[in-house]
Amino acid sequence: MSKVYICTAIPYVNGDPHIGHAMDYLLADTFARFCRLNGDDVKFQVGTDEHGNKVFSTALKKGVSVAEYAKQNSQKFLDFIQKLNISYTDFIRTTDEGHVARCQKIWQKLSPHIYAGNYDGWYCDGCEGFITQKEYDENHGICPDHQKPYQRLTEKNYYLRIADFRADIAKAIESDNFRILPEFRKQEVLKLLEDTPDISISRPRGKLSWGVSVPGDDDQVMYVWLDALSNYITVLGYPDRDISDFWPATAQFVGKDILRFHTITWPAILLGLGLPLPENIVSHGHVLLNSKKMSKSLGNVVDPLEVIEHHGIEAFRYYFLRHIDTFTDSDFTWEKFDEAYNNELANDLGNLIQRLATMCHKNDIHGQELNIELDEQYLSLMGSYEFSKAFDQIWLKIQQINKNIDVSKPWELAKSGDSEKLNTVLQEMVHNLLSVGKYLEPFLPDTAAKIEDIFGTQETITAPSEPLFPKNRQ
RNA sequence: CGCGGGAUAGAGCAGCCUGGUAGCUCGUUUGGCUCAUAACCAAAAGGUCGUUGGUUCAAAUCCAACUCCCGCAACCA
Repeated sequence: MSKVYICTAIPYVNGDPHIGHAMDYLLADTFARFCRLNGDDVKFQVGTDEHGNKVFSTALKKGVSVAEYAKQNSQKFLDFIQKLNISYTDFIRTTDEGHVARCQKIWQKLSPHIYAGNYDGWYCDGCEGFITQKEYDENHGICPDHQKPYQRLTEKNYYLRIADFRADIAKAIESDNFRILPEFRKQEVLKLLEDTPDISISRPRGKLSWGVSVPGDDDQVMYVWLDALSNYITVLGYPDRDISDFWPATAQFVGKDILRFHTITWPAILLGLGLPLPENIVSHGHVLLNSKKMSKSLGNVVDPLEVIEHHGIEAFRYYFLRHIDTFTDSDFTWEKFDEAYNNELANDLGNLIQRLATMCHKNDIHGQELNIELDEQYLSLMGSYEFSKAFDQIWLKIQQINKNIDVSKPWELAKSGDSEKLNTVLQEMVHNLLSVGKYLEPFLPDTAAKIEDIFGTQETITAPSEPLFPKNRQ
C-alpha cells in the first residue's frame, strides 16, 4: 500500500461550474478510485480559487459583500463536485484563514528569489488590467469594450526570479522526473520555458485589494496565481507541518490552458521552497460543442447540470470518461450523448445485466463472491491515464459475454434439461459480469455497486425491477 | 521561416516509430435468435489512406515540397 496524493486545479469562482471543470474532477476521481482499488492510501484535493479583481467587482455589481459572494459561489462548486460523485478527501478555499497565513509564510520562504521591480505595459482603465502587445496591435490601440485608448502604465510589482530555476525545471521535465502528460505537450512547455521572463507575483493594493497581503509591504497584494497554486501544499498543512507523507503529488490534473502555470510557475515556487516537484502533470483537452469551442460570447455553453439531468450522473461520467479523450479536445453533442447512452449503456451493458439476471433467476442460480486479479493491460492503461482506452477494453469484455450467451444458448439447455451444463455456463457468465463490474468501479461507481448487489448475493439472483439504464427516458 | 498537432469509408477514430492482404465504433442493408430494455448475435456494402514527386521488388507507413484545418503564444477547465 502506498500513499497517493491527487490534485485538481481549483476553479476561479467568478461564474458557474461548466463542463470543463467536470473534466478535471472526473479524471482525477477515476484515477483516485483506481488507486484505491489497488489498495493505495489516497488523499484527493479539490477546492476553489476566490481572490482577485473579477470576483471583487462582480460582488460589487451584485451588491453583496465580496466574502459572501465568494462563499456562495464556492458552495456552488462544492455542490457540483458532490453531484459528480467525486471521492475527494479535502476541500480547500483560498480564503480559508489557514491558507492565507500559510501563503504569507511561503512568500517569506521564497524571498531570496523575489525582487521588487516595475511592470510596464498597455493598460485599460475600463478593464482594469494590462493587455498584451499582440492584443494592443489587434485592437489598434483602442479597447474594443470601452472604446478608450490604452495607456502606457508602469507599476510596482514583485517578481519571482525564474532564472534561478529554469535549468532545474527543464532538466526535471526532460528526465520525466517531473512528467508532463500527454507527451506531445512536453516540447511545447520546454520551448515556453526558455522564453519565460521573471514572473510578476504581486500587484499594487490599489489595483487588487481582494487577495493575500504581501508580508512586509502593505501596499502590495499577492498575484492570484501564487496564492492559488500554493493551495496544493497549504491544504496539506505546509509549512506548519511536515508534508512528506503525501508530497510530492502523484498526479495533478489540469486543463491544457493552465498547463503553463503548472509546469513553470508552480515548479519554480516548489524549487524555491526546496520541495520536490509533482510526479505527473496530466493535462486534458477541452470539450468542444458541435466541434466549436464553447464560449460565452458564442452563446454555445452547455450547462453540465442539464446534461447530468438528462440520463443521470452515471451516464454523464460514462460519456465524458469514454468519449471525451483524456488528452485531446473532443466533441460533445446531444446526439452523440444519446447514442452512447442508448447503444452502449442501455443496450450493451444494461440489457446484459437484465437478461443474465433474469436467466439466473429462472434457473435458480445463486450469486458468487468475486476474487480476481485485474489484468495487466487494464492496469497499464489506467496507470498511464488512458481512460477511454481502458473503457474500450472493458466493453470488449461486455460484448464477449453477450456473444457467449448467443453461442451457448442457455434457454436451449434449460429446455433440454441439461441443468449441470446450464449451471456451469451461467455461473461463468456471472463471474465475467462481476469482473466487468470490478473494472468499471473507478468510472461508474454506482453501476459497479449495483452489479455487485445483483450478482454478488448469496441468494438466488434476481433481476432489478427497473433496468439500470432505462431507455426512452426524457 | 515562433512552437506544436492534424488530414485514412457517411460520422468519429486506430494503424505510421519497427514499410509487404486497410482496421475499430456508430450509421446503412441483409440474415439469425427469443433469455433480455423492439434489446442480442452474424454477415454484407462502403476508402485510389490531403496533393505532387522521390527512395524501394513493395509506401497510409520512410524522404522532400505543397495545400488546407486546428491548438498554444502571461491570468481562459
